[in-house]
Amino acid sequence: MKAGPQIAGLAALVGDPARANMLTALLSGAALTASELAAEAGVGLPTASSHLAKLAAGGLLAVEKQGRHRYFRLTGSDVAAVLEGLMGLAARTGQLRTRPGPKDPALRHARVCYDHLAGELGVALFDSLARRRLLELGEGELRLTPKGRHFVADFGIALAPIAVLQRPLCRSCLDWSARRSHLAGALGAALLARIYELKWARREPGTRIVRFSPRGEEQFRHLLAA
Amino acid sequence: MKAGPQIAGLAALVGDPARANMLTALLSGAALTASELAAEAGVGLPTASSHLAKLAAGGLLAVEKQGRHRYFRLTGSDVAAVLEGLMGLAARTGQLRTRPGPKDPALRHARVCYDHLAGELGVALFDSLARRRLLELGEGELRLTPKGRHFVADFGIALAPIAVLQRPLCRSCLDWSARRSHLAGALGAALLARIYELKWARREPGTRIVRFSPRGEEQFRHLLAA
DNA sequence: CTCATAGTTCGATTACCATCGAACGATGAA
DNA sequence: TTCATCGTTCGATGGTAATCGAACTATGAG
Repeated sequence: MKAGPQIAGLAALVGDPARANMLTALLSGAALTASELAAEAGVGLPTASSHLAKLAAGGLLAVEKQGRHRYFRLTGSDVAAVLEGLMGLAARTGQLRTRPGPKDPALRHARVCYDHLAGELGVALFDSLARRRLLELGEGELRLTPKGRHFVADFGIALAPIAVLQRPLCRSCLDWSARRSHLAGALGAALLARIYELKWARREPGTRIVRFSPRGEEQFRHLLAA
Repeated sequence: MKAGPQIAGLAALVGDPARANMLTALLSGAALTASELAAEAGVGLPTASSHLAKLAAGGLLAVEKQGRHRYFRLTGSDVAAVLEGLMGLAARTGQLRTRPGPKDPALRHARVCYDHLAGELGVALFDSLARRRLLELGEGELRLTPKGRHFVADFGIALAPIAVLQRPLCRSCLDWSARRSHLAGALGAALLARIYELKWARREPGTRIVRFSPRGEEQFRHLLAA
């Protein structure tokens, strides 16, 4: 037995406020520099450097150096999934010094979850795909149906390039705010990218908020209703 | 922003080896006493008591006093899901001082995940239900199809009593060992209970292992193949 | 080369917390 | 009531780790 120590090490990494702040900042999917993360966490640069080294050693962060900058990002969407899971727990168990700030409704409405869309609109997207049988359960994992493939192609996404990636195409991710599933995986990422490309929405700088334009949201909802 | 501190508090609770051992012990779904948990964690009683108080205050554990015993259990399957998620991360990021012990294959084969079946057989169950369209995606959540309802009834489970419970009937839970989904939720719990009832399998005392009898596993696989 | 920015390393400080022994309630058994 | 068991509370101890200032390295700009 004794699986305890293994998960304890990881959990302890997340268990420091400064590191937790860094990780949640990286939930935006962007790669950030050590200085940015230090500011985000509210600690000095030496402290941040130490924390980042530990997170990288623990396998939660990957580093990429570009010139004199070092960019950090989460090593995978599974890290993001665990973090969102913890947020869900925090919401339920009432660690709620949450006290809904002004940005909170926007976060609930549409936000980025590592690299895909979450929040009400993310859940709505998932629901729509499931309702119209564009997505189905096959062999225990989510799969696009032939109809789903057409839908994706019509939306302007070429499946071939992303299907060869190692990561699973479709994956569900439990939503922190809505407690429902939304679409993750390579397809989830591609859909969000396309939404940006169509200028239906853009990222609110420095936050996880995805801000849809009125017209963009209308078109998005139309896409789901079809 | 600053969702960090909230999840940091929770993660820090899991981040202590002694507490992590207690939590993983409770993943078996059983309610354990303070003394048992102290032994499981390898600490003295006073230490355990302090840890348990913190876990309860953090909303991860619920207490039930019976006579001079105090039984602790996880407050919900979402706690179990986060713990399994952490195990999955630990497996991937290679915190593997795992060094597969003798009990490990049995754990991978069939184990209990809070109150439902996980491991290879758990994944196989989920796959079979999905392949035969007994389970489908509806409105973004897993749902039993009419055919699925028949299947469950034929297996000897009355849906009416469990359908009225607050918890969702079907839920998927990402498997730590197989990295695939297995069936959680009230239905997952009912299925496992029925498996015990039919004496196809029994719990290995003091572990999370679900030990199928040769005959029980045969019948189980027959059920999946049908 | 010189300067500025980005980041790390080192050392010292500090604060927190896990741990245990001992004493103290609380429940049940004889 | 008396005793044993289960558990908590208290106080003291020790170790760990977060933090920062200062010094050091590395990259890029002029």
